[in-house]
Amino acid sequence: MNPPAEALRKLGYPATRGRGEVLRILAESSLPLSPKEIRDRFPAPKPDASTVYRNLSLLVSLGMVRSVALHERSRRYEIATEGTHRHRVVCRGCGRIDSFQPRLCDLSRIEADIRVTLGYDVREHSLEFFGACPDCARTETRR
Amino acid sequence: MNPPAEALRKLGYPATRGRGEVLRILAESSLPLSPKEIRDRFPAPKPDASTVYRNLSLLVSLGMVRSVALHERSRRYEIATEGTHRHRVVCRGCGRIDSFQPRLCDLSRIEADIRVTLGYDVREHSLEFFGACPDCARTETRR
DNA sequence: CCCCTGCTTGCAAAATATTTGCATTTGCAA
DNA sequence: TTGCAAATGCAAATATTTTGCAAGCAGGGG
Repeated sequence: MNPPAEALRKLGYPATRGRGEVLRILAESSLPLSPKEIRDRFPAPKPDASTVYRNLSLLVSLGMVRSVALHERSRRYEIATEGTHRHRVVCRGCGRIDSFQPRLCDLSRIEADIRVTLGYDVREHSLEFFGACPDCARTETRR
Repeated sequence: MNPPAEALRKLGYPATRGRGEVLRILAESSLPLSPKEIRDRFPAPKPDASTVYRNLSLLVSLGMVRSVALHERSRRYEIATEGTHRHRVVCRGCGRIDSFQPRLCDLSRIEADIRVTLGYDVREHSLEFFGACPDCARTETRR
């Protein structure tokens, strides 16, 4: 059977339809999705919003899904495939979101610095860029 | 008179009490604050929440305040003093937030990369770190 | 210094986002 | 197939943010 279901059972959590669909939907999306968007992509019958929230929260705590904060009203979620580390570029004009795998994402020096000066054990970071996408940059009045 | 009031008037916006207090409160805080926390720090009479939201939204659009996304339920805001660029470290255990001025924040290569490959005009970025603060790291069971 | 005009505020209410309790259903291991 | 624990749907509670409208304040002109 499918890997995610196995992984869930191994961790002691039943592999339910809700869980499976959330993982599939996120895996198929190139963009992080909001809980609402995730629910919208469920094949009928759509689950209740609370089910989506409960599953997202479980999957995040199991490390199978990550939440992404893009300064919007609601949070977004993405699949946390092993070894994937993605960053986002958000267009302030039209809201378009692109994600990319950084070629060089060397924040280890900053992390080491934090460890030394503040004493934190840093385990994750999130890095997002904001600006104007090609279309919006063209449309804009020159500054 | 005080600089922020001047700046507001110059931009054509009356320097009201709400605006002044929001700026003062954010300037005096070493941490980004939520709208609720900002309202709580107003001297009596406290303004309505909607006033706080409206002022934050104006000040953000004028570039005098920045919003900070820390994967929480509500957004946080910080003063956007010229030349200040801060990053955050958030403790997953107790929620403690520290901010620091990065010694080396050279993301210009990544930004150049984005410009070339995706065509975006990148204007801002936000970078946050997550982990365990000294206290929580000590308390935690060894992994 | 006072008056006008427009922008801002308070208040109430709506819209949106997220969480929770409880009865019922489902997953899955024996 | 059966039973138990955990998940789901549903309804309602919370939390967050936005909006409409009438009344009040800021600040320029007289």
